[in-house]
Amino acid sequence: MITDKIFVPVKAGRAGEEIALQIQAAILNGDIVPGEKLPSERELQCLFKTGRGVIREALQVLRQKGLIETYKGSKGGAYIKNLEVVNVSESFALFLKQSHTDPMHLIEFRESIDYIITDLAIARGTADEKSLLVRKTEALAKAVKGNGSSLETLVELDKDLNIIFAKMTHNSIFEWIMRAVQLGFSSMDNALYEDLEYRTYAVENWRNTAREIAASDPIKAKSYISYHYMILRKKVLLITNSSSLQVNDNHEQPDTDSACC
Amino acid sequence: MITDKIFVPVKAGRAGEEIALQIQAAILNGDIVPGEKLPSERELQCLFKTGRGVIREALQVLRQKGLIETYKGSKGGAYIKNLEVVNVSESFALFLKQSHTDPMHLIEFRESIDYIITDLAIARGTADEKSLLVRKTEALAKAVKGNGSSLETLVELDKDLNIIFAKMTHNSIFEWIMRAVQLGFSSMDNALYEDLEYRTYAVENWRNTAREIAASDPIKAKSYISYHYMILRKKVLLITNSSSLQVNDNHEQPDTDSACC
DNA sequence: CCATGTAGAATGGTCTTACCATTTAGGTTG
DNA sequence: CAACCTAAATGGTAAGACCATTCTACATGG
Repeated sequence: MITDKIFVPVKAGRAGEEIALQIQAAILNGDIVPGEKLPSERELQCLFKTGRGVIREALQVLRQKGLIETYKGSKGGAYIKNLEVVNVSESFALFLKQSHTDPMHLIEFRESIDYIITDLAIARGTADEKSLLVRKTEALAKAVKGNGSSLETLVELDKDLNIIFAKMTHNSIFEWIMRAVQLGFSSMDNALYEDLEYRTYAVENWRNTAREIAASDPIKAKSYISYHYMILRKKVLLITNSSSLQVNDNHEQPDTDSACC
Repeated sequence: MITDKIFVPVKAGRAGEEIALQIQAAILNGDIVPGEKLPSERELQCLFKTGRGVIREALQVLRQKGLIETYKGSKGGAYIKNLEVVNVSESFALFLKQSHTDPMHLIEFRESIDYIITDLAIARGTADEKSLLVRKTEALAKAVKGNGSSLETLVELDKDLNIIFAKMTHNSIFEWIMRAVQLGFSSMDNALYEDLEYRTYAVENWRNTAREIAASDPIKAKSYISYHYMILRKKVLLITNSSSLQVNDNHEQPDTDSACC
């Protein structure tokens, strides 16, 4: 549980963030371990000598960072979570969206990463992993040929394949970066897979790539990947998005400090 | 400003996050552009038909994501920000810290990225950029030889150098990834630079690398980088960290719904 | 006329109190 | 013993008040 001296009261103009930082530091420092429960909001309110609203803002920050999970009811509260790659990936995707990064830049990055992963996957991937990769590509190919699968299912299979691929490096950073890139790509992936010609070709190319990886032939594997990105670039050039924006104005003039409605 | 129909009331068990998502969508969608101001908390409270606390939690999330900045006083409020790479980098660093990623994995990743950047920097970097890189490395070398500079200054110069290097790819994703990796590395970089032997060697190696990049010789440049990471791995093996963790317990039993103190 | 100061409004930040919904634990009753 | 019910703990929401900060606009005095 929580020792007295871990947290100190605070009164700055940004108490919530300050408190969030203190708790975060306690988590990163190992003073609170995953699975453990934070004191209830009403207790934290006393520990930090502050109002409950401030505590809730702090917990909201931690929740958003993926550091804690909260449950309602008796025995509820904020539990320390094992940080998942998905959070930082989302952050990355958000950045890509808001900064209007050139899709071609993302493709270039993804291609570069794929080459690195290929080498590492061949060098470090176990026989089981390699055969799994091959089997998954064949499953995807079958799913594409038999038209029974939905588009979402196919895209999902493709993503899984990439994750498995990245996991073969036995370096979690590559797995994370792969998830992040895919999140940034997600809008495009759906559009691409709608094209029948593209998806039949793509899965075939995946099969070839997986086979060469299983055969530990980095040159041929990377050659297939190179071809894949050439096609990808062509297709992406055909997909253009446009967005709209509107602004306006309307105000009221309330008398009290309370809400205006 | 903000049109009426952008936001819809909400009443779920997680109203704050729902509201944050709505506003975030409006931002990413272009309905609200950077520099523009959100309605005041008391107005939002009416638009969403909810309490002010919920609104504040939502804004806290957006603030934490780096999407808005808030100011106090008249004409204060929440202003839409241009998302900076620093936010996603911090998210990445947080993940590295909390997941106890093997430093060797981070080094491996960084080395891979460096090779890619080298090729791109040589291919795309302008003559000006290349000469700037060389000059900066020489400035760093001078700063290391003349013992007048503090350790922090040297580390900072080294980081700047890496950012300049990444910028030469003319692909902002590499710049971002470089910042992220450096944040994850920061604790180690300081320790490494404390070693006189390491820093004299490191800056000399940087000079050589920069020179080869300026000379557009990727083979030699990557050879220097390879050597650098060999040394780096050796040094990092000598740096070991240990952390402590303590737990405890103490509770009170208040009677009312209010705070316990 | 201009500079200076002052009052007020707008706004974020905080605190308090209250109530609701959910969940668990424990007791009660058939 | 099982089913049910009640109470306590806890997060989620709401409303109202007050403070500190900041800007605007008006008044005041030179």
